[in-house]
Amino acid sequence: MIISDNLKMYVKKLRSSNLRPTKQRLKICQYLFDRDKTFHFTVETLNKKINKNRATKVSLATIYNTVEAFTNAGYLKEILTSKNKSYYDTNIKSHHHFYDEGSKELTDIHYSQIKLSKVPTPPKGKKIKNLEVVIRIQK
Amino acid sequence: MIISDNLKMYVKKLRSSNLRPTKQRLKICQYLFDRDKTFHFTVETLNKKINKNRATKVSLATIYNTVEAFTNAGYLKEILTSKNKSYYDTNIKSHHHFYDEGSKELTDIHYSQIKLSKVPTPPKGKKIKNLEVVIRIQK
DNA sequence: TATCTAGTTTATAATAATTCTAAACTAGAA
DNA sequence: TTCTAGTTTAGAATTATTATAAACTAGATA
Repeated sequence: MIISDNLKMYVKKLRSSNLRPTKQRLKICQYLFDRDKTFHFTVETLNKKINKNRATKVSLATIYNTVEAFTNAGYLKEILTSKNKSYYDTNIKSHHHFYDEGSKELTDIHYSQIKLSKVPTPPKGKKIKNLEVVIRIQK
Repeated sequence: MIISDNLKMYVKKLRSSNLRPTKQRLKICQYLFDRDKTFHFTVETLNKKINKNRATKVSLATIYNTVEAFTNAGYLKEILTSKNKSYYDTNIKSHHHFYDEGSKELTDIHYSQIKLSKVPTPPKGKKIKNLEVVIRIQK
């Protein structure tokens, strides 16, 4: 496997989260992070892309494990939906989403596009970890 | 079965949505709407409550069907979470939620507690149907 | 470089939530 | 009272995810 600059970066990233840089994880990194635009996906769609050309195969279990590890490490963000499937986003910056009820597609909304002038205080002893807005749209 | 005023109301509600007022649907109505506070639930929790005392039994399939029908009719609102389970809310008014990552509990936030001073324009040809804020909290 | 071990991957089984199916039942119109 | 479309039901099927345990491997250490 050719170790590109990106791959070196991924190795660093993984090590800093105590994840061994295995060839499977690096391959998944390429599919997730070697992109211009941010990427919304489910384990199912990611699995299809990675294993379409059956050069090197990554098992479904590994994809589940890795996506979970990346989410815990903060490299991926889980998206809120009402569907019984987990959606992830490579854009981990604070941002929001349009959810199109017709096409069932998610689109990013840059955080600067939404401004809140009033936010409630959290219950006693709790801190706000994150705030997400989902705007459902339709025709 | 004693037809209370509430039940008469439910019959009206159901008819206006072209749902026959069967005894199962009316029973589910009582569990959902005969309350002071709004109620967050999953099909699992609702099923347990309804079938705890095995006086009259309602099948799981009917609970699924009815919850879906009520959601389509606008009597229930599906809640966005990142868990692979459907959550519903009897509060169909526009409002928001705290999601406690520790206890995994949802709490309502009254719509007046959050104010947005800037909202993006939806993509061409699309209208905003609904806007929801989820604030994730933790210790 | 060879050895060792904890971490990782894998195929497969298990589980959990939901949807499907088709037979039996029922509301309510005629 | 009869009839029919809508409804309910138990159980099977499907789908997403998690668990299992055996085989493999990264990389530390001798």
